[in-house]
Amino acid sequence: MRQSRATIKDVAREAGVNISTASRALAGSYGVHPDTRERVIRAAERLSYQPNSSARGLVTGRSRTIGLLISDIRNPFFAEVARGVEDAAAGAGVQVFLCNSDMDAGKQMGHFQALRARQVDGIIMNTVSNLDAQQRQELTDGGVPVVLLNAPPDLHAGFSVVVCDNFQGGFLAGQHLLALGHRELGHITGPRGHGNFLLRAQGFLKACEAVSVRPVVLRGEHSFAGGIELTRKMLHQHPGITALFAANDVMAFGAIHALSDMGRPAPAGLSVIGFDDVDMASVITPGLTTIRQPMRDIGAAAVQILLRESDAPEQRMFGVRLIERQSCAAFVTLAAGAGG
Amino acid sequence: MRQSRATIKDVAREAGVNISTASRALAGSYGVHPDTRERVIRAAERLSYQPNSSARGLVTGRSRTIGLLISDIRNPFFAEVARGVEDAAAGAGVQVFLCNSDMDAGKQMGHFQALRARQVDGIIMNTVSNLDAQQRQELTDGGVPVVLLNAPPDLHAGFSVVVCDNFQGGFLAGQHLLALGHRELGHITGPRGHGNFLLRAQGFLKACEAVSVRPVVLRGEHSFAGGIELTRKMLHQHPGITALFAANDVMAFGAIHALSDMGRPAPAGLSVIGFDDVDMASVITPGLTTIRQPMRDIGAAAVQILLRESDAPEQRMFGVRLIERQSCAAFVTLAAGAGG
DNA sequence: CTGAAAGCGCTTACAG
DNA sequence: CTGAAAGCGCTTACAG
Repeated sequence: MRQSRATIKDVAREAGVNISTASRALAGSYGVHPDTRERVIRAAERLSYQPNSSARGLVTGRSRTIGLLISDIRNPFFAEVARGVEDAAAGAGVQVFLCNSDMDAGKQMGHFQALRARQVDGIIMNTVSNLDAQQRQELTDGGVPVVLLNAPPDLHAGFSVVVCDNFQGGFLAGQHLLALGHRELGHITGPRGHGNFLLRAQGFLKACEAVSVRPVVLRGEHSFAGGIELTRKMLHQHPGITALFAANDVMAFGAIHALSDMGRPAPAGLSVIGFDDVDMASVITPGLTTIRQPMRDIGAAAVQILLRESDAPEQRMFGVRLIERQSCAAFVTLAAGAGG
Repeated sequence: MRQSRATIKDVAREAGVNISTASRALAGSYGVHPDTRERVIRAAERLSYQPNSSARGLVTGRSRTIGLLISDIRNPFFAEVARGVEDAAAGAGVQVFLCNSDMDAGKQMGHFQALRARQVDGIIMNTVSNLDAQQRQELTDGGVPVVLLNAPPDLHAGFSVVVCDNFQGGFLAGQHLLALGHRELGHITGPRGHGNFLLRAQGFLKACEAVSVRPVVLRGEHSFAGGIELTRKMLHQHPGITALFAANDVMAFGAIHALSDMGRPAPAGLSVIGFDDVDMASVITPGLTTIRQPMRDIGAAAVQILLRESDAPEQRMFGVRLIERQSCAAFVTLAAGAGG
């Protein structure tokens, strides 16, 4: 007993006007007598009329939907961004499609094509770095605006980008650890090719260079499991390390977990700093010192770009700041000055 | 330079057939000569044809989309469910709209209407308990199948439901705490009206009754912040409590955080058990002992129900099990036997 | 200010 | 097996 919905035809009949008049009245466009307009709106309410989005989309070519194509919504960073995206979209009357790619190029392209078939007005993707040149070409040729949450290899490839100041974030992380007196530093990060991670590492190295410190960098999965694995490896290969910069909070959680397992709990056993400032960062023990980026603002900004009139790609960058909690401690042994 | 997409007309011309033939060939429906069919498919590939979903939706009345309307995707429980939903949906070629309601009745109804206008084939909602009778009526009258992730007040209201065995989960939690020797128990949970929380509490009380223990129950927000607040309140009002059952993991995280703040870290200061077994449960220190429910399976089952042919409401329940980690310890003082 | 008409891109009876 | 036609529910020039 699927109730059949009222169409604009019903509304027009109820209001005693032609459907084109009804359409204009409902659209609020001028050129309709206030009284008629009122009558139509009343009729629509009485019938609890809801315009059929498919029909509208078919004629306008715009669907008032956007796609959010990320690696995994379970990553709290993406959950925050998604929340920002959804709130901004809902405020503008657009709905968002959620797609998880697991960073698999095939899944990513599949979702892209599906979203394109749905005539989405734009797509927010976390990255494009795992795609080959031809696939990237497909994206830019698809006719749907794309905004990336990760600076692509070629900034001029036609994508919009919304990021935080990753370089500065890495720099702040390095500075903080150095200011605490640490000189043997480690950095665990995601695979090559991710613009955000690359910049974080570069900022970090830059801070270290200033005092002639050369940190050890290890790459792997940028997940909780990856954080555990890389931390183990790091301490195994470089037992002298006293402080660790994890490229994101989830990896930092892994690090903290691994350290606790190894009987070297942070911060006494090792100082750990993360990146993102995800909710859980203040929840775990010890509280995670980290670089905060405005995740919800980033999501909202991506939506704004998609909803603009212009199609011209735009790059936007947000500032970051250090949030001090308990996972980093000062370096306090006799060897303190040795590295400098 | 938005590239215009190939339509079925282009494909038909390219293949030298009528568009109706092209449509049938692409749909794979019989009544098309294999050769023609082949020709059409080739043509479609050459033009990288993507059927326009709006057009298709307009004529079929089905959109191959579903809505996922939850309180907040940042709650890791929902993120897990969402992942299960999205994977199952993607496998069936359907896309999912993500909507956050913050449990606000207005937002919830607004999203519902918007999804309905989009002709979604179904909606997965976490709960309906904050809606009044009229609003609920709107949902059932909307003509779109709804599956709930939370048993509604009236099981026969026409909704499908997918849940875990909440009562049994609560029972297991109680049993575990009692088996460890605890007799002064507390339970912190969400607001009244949530079927899941209610059942968890009932199961918990049932286990306690068996040994004539009467736990203290405190209600509040079922969030991290709520967990902190309720834990503080609990220890303030009932300092004798030695073990705590939090109605979900996020609240349990709050409890653990609060305890650490108060200088009574779990499990020595207080035993804490949660519900869900979210990823982070194994990450935090101490590892959270909790009741595991199959969140991804729940999401997938909800999609299955929506994608069936039949419209008949269906109730499905998944089993739960206890996951022991480090947040619960045996009760070990001279007063141990006092409560029994 | 309002109406009649065309058309968006499909699918689906209906003929042949 | 294939084609011509109608129609899904809207919007939008185009007349009046």
